[in-house]
Amino acid sequence: MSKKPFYITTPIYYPSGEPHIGHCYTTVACDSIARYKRMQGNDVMFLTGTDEHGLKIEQKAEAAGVTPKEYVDGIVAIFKKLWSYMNISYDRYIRTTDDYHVEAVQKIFKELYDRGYIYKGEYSGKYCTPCESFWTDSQLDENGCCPECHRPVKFAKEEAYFFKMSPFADRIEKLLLETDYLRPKTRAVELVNNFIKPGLEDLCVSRTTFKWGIPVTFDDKHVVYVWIDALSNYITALGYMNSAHNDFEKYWPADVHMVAKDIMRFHAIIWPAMLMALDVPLPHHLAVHGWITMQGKGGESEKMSKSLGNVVDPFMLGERYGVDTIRYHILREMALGADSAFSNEIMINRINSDLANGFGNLVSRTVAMADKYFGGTLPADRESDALDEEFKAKVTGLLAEVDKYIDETRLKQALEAIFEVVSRANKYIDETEPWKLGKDETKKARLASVLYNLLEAIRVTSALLAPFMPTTMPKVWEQIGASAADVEYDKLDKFGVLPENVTVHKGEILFPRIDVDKEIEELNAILLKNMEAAKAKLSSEEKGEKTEAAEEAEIPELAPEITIDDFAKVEIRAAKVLSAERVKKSDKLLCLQLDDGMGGRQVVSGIAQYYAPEDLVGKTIQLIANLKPVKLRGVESNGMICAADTPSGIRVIFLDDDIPAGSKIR
RNA sequence: CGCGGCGUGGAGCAGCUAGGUAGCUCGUCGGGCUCAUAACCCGAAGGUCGUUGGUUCAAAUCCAGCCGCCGCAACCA
Repeated sequence: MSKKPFYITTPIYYPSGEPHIGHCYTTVACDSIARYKRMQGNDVMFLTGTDEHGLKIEQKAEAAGVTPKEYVDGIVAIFKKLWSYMNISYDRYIRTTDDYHVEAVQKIFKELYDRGYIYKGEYSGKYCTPCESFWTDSQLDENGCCPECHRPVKFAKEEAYFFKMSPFADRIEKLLLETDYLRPKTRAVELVNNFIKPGLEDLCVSRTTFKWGIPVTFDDKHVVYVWIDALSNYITALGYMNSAHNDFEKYWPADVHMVAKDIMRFHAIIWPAMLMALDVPLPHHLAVHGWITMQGKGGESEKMSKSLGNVVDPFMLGERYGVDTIRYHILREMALGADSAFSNEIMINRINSDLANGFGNLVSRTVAMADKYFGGTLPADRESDALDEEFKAKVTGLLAEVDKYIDETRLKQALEAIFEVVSRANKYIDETEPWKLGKDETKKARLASVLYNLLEAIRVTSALLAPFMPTTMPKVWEQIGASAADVEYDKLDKFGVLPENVTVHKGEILFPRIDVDKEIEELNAILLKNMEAAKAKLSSEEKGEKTEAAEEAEIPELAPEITIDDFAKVEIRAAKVLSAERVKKSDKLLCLQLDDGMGGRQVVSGIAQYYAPEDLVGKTIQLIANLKPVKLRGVESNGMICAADTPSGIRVIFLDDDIPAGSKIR
């Protein structure tokens, strides 16, 4: 019987910065599934890679004074080092800068064009010259202005290529609602309501605003934008429309695409649409998982972010606790769809209770007893007991259960099931009281049975844990005297595989118990240091000093030069805030009543997330006084107040309160 | 009235689709054991299942309203 192919992918990551534990999340999960599937005898293709084009990379490289390719080469090396460190067994690594991918994307683009799904279009009045950016209708502000610089946009003479999404709307809706493509399915309705029912907009799939991308072959002003470039990696890596590989027929369609929830939408809607347009079969499953959130001291969760300095460094954790331990923790906490909190305390408690106290100690005590009572080698005499049957059944039934969870990509449940058996084994020791048997010469046969049964339970559980913790489990097999053949997949639902006279070998402690208080103290010290460093970096950035790795604090490019006459068109006045209130049904808007020295006016400002109404009342601010009025969320706004964009949010510019309302500012 | 989800002992969660003893992990307390990594096993305490009302012999579970969180979308003159 030929091996069944199994194809699993991570997203291709964007190498605009170094990888962190969030990247490990998806990748470790895929790796465990890939290893499990290999153990089952499948012919597995596990793909990961990096998405290396785009404006941001271009800018980063320029800031660093290197070419984009040199820049990504550096980061990709770190990604690969991390994957090697985390024991990620990917079979193929795709870089969107690889020649074969570039070539294939160009062909795909052309193919879609030839099929009539990509057409050359124009924006009508939706191009912002200073920003050199196109905007779709929904991106434009209510004034029809550029959402970034808020200057008027022009009617388009600029061209761009678009991908027609609408022909596929019905099929995508069915895919999401009526199949089990999306896992978990809870968000299907949300996707359909938000994106499909309002009508799928055609997607802009080329850019002329940056050069670091794959050129459109038949129109070299354009480069292919991220959608087609990045998403198609899943098929180009198999040789679709290229000759670097030729296993597309074998592996496609993919069994599992695993992604984090922030890129679910692209994989749930755009990717299927592309495949439909190409007449390529759809992948079987899209498994969506949540984010790791950092749990603060008060228990509130905050997103990990480099500018906050609370990013968890996987290398550091690996050094302290071991790679397998980190892998275990990630998978054990991970649930499809939902976020999972990461805190040092949760992690250490989990390690202690499951790995050290549960599994590690089970191995340790079992091997120690075999050693102590039989000099390491079990005698062949046996005496069974009715008690054993239920225990054996529990062990031999585990495989089917874990298989099922793996197929459903529910790794957390798979691990739970395994540890249930570990617990059962610890209980079995109490029930059988081997230390008493050991003191009674007439009970040696019974003792041998008990220890053998325990070793068998360890054989099965450790073999099933091996895909999750690939480094540690071979050490377990060494300790319990299991050969490679003993832990093969087809022997995991059987009892009595180890030789009757098996010999154990006492070894190192597998998972050392961690001193919780001491570790937390040390980790918090590290965290604090990082946060202070991040803070210091941030404030230096605010002063305008560029630091090398200004992660989320890009200093925006300077707008084109203007004349004093241009500037004179803008009328800035001092104004006093008389009252402020939130605009209802809006997260970001505050409605301010101002004394502008000219009879007063109302201004709406998007600062509600950073200022409470009472923070502003009585303050003196700068008002752009001659802006054309607009309605925001149905509330009229006559002007704009000046504020600075900082990495930590928007900061209103306050004036000295003795400046009279209405004073002209220049 | 934009869309969707959630609210269960100290913490994190399951149970809800097909109403009928409220369960799991961690933590706390008490006990047992000693083979083992101060590990293991047993027991106990602790819950008006957000709130109000409805349907029903019976509701954590179904229905409606309300309150509070979260996500998506919108919004950032």
